[in-house]
Amino acid sequence: MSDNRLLTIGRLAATTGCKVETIRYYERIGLLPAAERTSGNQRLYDDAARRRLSFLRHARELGFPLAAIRELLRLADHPDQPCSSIDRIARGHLAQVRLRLVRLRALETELERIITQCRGGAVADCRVIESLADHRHCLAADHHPEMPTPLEDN
Amino acid sequence: MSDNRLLTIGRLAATTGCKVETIRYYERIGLLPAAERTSGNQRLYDDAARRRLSFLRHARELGFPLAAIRELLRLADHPDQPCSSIDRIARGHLAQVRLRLVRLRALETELERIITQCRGGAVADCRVIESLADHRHCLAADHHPEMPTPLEDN
DNA sequence: CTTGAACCTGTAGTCGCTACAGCTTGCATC
DNA sequence: GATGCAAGCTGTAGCGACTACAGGTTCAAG
Repeated sequence: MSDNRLLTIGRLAATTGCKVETIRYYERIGLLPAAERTSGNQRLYDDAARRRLSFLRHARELGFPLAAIRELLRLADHPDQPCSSIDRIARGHLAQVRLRLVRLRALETELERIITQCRGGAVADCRVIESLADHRHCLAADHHPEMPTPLEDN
Repeated sequence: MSDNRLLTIGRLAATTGCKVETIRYYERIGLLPAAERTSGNQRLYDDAARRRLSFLRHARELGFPLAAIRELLRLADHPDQPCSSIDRIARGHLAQVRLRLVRLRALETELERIITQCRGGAVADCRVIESLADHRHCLAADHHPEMPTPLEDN
């Protein structure tokens, strides 16, 4: 693939590991510039577009929300600006990751506790059900809005 | 609050830490039975409803998806059934939690690496931006659909 | 030319909520 | 009884980040 070869959306998807539909989605929400089109109205992507999408996907992979990525891309387009904003975004995200880890570890521990108490038999004797029904075993000290604890959204 | 006192939705919300809107949502999707109503069409909840909602919230807090909770509640309503299904649901969930932990730890490490390389200055010299642009630093060995790595959905 | 894959747009759905708008009810106070 | 405000109601839309259609067009291989 030389520098002047343009990619169809399917080829770009294959190259970047990003779904066709997701590429269209990113174009629709403005994270990718509108692509050139063939006379048949099919999108064509140059290498700059491929690089931008790779950046985007990499940032997504690291869990950055799209709003943050939008900002990172904006900053990347302005190489003379100070990178303190980038640093702030990245550090903020790392802090979120760490909070998340704390919560998941607590969750793991609690699930392990519940499961090891399960001795089999009938539901009536089930420690999992009992624990879920037993309010004393809530992870939250009281009922905060940050409950519940989702894993991921896929 | 004695056993025969019925709660309005607001009081139930306060008692269980679950939002009014969420309680209505759970009723709508069938996780909670339709509540009794006053002559003025306001919902009233008995203690059984409070207990069921508490169970539900506790399970949500532990990150069980609603579909799994639906099944857990169904099983809880049948105390004579074997609890192997419950065990399977809980263990499956714990396995997901552990996978999630592995991924978040890797994510934390990668973010730390990127951030500690950031020396300040201009975007043009920014290691964060470079790392995001650099495809060699992807967490995924190749581009799997499980990329990206969201934290949570709130 | 035929065929089937890849492409297009537009819309709706996923998951689990959450936040309105516009209305009614309930209760305390005067 | 009148007033005022909080709490209640239904229905709808939105959030974030996709994802999956339906129904059509284009493209390339045979």
